[in-house]
Parts: sequence; structure tokens; C-alpha cells
Amino acid sequence: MPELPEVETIARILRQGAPGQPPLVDRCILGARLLWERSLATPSPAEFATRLEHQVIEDIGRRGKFLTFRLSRDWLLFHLRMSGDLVVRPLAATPEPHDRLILALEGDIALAFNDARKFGRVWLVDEVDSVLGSLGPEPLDDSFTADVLFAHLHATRRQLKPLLLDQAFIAGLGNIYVDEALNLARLHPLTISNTLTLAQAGELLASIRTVLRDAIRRNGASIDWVYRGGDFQNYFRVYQRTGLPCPECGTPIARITVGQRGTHYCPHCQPWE
DNA sequence: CACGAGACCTGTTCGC
DNA sequence: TGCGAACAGGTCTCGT
Repeated sequence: MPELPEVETIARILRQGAPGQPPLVDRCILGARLLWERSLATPSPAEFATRLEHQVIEDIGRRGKFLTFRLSRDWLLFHLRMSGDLVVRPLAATPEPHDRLILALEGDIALAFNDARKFGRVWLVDEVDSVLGSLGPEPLDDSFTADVLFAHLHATRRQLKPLLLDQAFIAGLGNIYVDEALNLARLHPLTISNTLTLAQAGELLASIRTVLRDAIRRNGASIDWVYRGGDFQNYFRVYQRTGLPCPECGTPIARITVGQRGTHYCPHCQPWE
């Protein structure tokens, strides 16, 4: 489900709270109920439960598409993959279908990890590098410059679409925002990375940031049955708009498959070569 | 090294 | 209406 803007939105809501929902920071974890064992990456279910108990949530953040909970002693990490979600409920509420983990928190509230497709994972670790160490740069980080992107693009020879989906190359982009950013940068998804000029690398980085910032401002995109209040889906330029007119030139948006992922682009604005 | 296919899963939508 | 196929915001592993 979520990419960087959606995960950022979830992290902010959990950290700060929302109307009718209290913030989680500074709350103690009283217990853990694991309903689907394979959702837990590490450690063992028994160690997970005992180690979590009595730790306080000191901060909640995001790295790439991971949600990061800094606890008194450990780090609790979530990756929501395709269908995962984190929701706050009254402690007394009955579990929902597809709940995989429920944490009981101080103040009679619960944090539920709900994940229909069971692809999502949870980690409890004492240092984050074992999980987050292979992630590439944060696209919104100031230290990630056009020069850096240009050098990385030229260190390999790969198609832009799968390269930008590679979390070791750049962290946080997924199928929606890669298609949107490539359209804004007027680059064909199959362009080979080391053929870009420095100017094109600069446009690509600027486009990635524009798309991500716009999406974050709109609280991310809500597709299908998952609704979190985000409305960026109403501003998609190409994603899931096959056959509809390009917002720039009116040419029908094309759809191809690249690396087994649906890929949407404008044949006129993003010509091949 | 770069790419494609298959695996992991369940739910919804599409086409006949 | 029913039923199977295709598809879905992700990532890992394996074979070529």
C-alpha cells in the first residue's frame, strides 16, 4: 500500500495524534498480542513480547518506507508492504479481521497492525542498521544533491523505472511516485540511467521532490478500501490513468509492464530516446 | 551485472 | 449471476 508520503502521514498521525486520536509518544507498552507469527521478522515471538513490555515509545519517525519507533531500549520497526496499516483503537475494542499484532498501551488504547495480504513485517532490534542499513538516500534530504544523483545514475546501466524502485538506490519511492516523477521530469521509464545529462538528473531530483512534497501536503494517496484522509489520488498525472489525456498535451496515457509492474507514461511528453 | 520469473498472500475488479 | 483471470501502493530469491 504505502509509499513515502503515506508512511510519513501515518508516522505523523501516530506521533502527534489526530482529531479523536491521542498521540502515542511517551506512552508505555504494556503488552503484545501476536496474531500471525510470520508478521514478526525478529526476534522470536516469546522474546518479542517480554522485551517490549514496559518500554516507552520515545519517538516515531520514518526512514524510506519503514516506520520507526524509538523505544526506551530498542527500536520497533514496521514495513507495511502492500496492505499493511497501523491504527489506534480503544483497548477494549474487538480485533478487526486481518489484525496481525496488537500492542496494549498505557491509557487504555491499543495500536493494531492490520495487514490483509500478510506481506508486512515487524522488527524489534537494539540497533537499526541491521534492517535499515542497505537503504539508499532519503530523497528529501538536503545532502542528496543533483551531483550525487548524477554520479549514482552513471555508476550503473539500468532502466530508470526499476532503478528508482530499488530501495538501495533511493529510499521511499514506489510504483505511484516513480511514474509520477518520471512524467514530471519528461523521462521515459525505460531510459538507461547512465545516458542522463547532469541537467536531466537535476530535473529528475526536482521532480521527485515536487511529487513527494505535494503528496505529503495532501496526506498521501488513498486507493481502494484503505482511506486515511489523503487525497493525492485526485492529482495523479499518469498513475492508473491509462487512456486518459495527459495533463500537459492531451495525448492518451500509455501503460506498459516493466519489471512486472504496471507503468504509466505519456508517449508524447516522455518519448523513447 | 541486469533482468525476468516466481514466491509470498488476500481481496477486488474485469471479461466472458 | 457466476466464475476464473487479471490486477493491486512491495520485496526477496533464483536462474539466465
